[in-house]
Amino acid sequence: MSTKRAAGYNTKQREAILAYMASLQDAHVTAAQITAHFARHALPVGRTTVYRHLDKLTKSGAIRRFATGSAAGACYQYVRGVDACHAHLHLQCEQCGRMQHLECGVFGDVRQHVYSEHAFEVNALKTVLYGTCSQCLQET
Amino acid sequence: MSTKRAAGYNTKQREAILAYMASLQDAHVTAAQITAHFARHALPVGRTTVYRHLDKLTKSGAIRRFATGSAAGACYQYVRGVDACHAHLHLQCEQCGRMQHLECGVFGDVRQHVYSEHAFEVNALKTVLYGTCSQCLQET
DNA sequence: TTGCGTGCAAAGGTTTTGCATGGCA
DNA sequence: TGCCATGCAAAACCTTTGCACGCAA
Repeated sequence: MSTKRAAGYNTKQREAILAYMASLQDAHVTAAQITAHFARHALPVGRTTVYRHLDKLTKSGAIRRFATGSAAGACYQYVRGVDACHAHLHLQCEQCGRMQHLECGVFGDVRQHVYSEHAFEVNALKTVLYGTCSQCLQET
Repeated sequence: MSTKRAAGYNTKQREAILAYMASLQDAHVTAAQITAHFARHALPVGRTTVYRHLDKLTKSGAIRRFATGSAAGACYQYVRGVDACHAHLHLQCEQCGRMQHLECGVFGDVRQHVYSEHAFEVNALKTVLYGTCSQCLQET
């Protein structure tokens, strides 16, 4: 099942964006952060190109896209191997917008339960648990 | 634990927006569609007020917000039975788009675990598990 | 050479904010 | 009366598009 398709030309910009995303491991970044990163390092990668590659990479499955909600912009994350992020869920704080990984076996149980008892197969890649993170809980 | 808080003044605009959302049942609409609806019916409800109430209603749990990701804007959906939906999660099928309630005690355990072990308080009203429902699984 | 890739600028859209007025309690 | 709610306009924001030039194949 290859969603890889013809990737088009292999340009410096494409390599740079993919390499940067990969270097972030599991961190989530916005398009603006990516653009800022390249500007900071004096690399010739414009906004437009960032958006266009983000779109292509999302469609091909190389990265994942998270909608944040307000006018704050979307978050993107590199996908390590197919199974890497299949095994855990993601948490996003509604206050500060930061995302974190739920590196925990709990989801495996939940997934199994929902599948066997409720006949529903959860897609961990797209599912995000919303709530309030520890920092924002304290500031209340 | 009531997220209901002081609802502020009870104005015509507030009533109109809530009534309209309720009349849509489970359908989801964008802020622009709501504004257009009131304009079409010559009701005095401005853009700004729509956004402000959408924000308040989302926070109080009366409606739910879905982020789309692109520059298309967010979608909002009325929540029937505010208190009832605090106790369980929602599942949405990526294939057919239908939503169902996860009437099950499992979520209580998950919520407790995430809170005590990961210091993150999950908001059940906003969280949706994406995946594939039983019907669509069979059709594959 | 061909055609996609790039980037600047400008447009398009949604969402937020400032400020004066109006209305609920 | 006090304070919140409203709405217009304008700002701020992310994202997309038009167009000319550059570069991979």
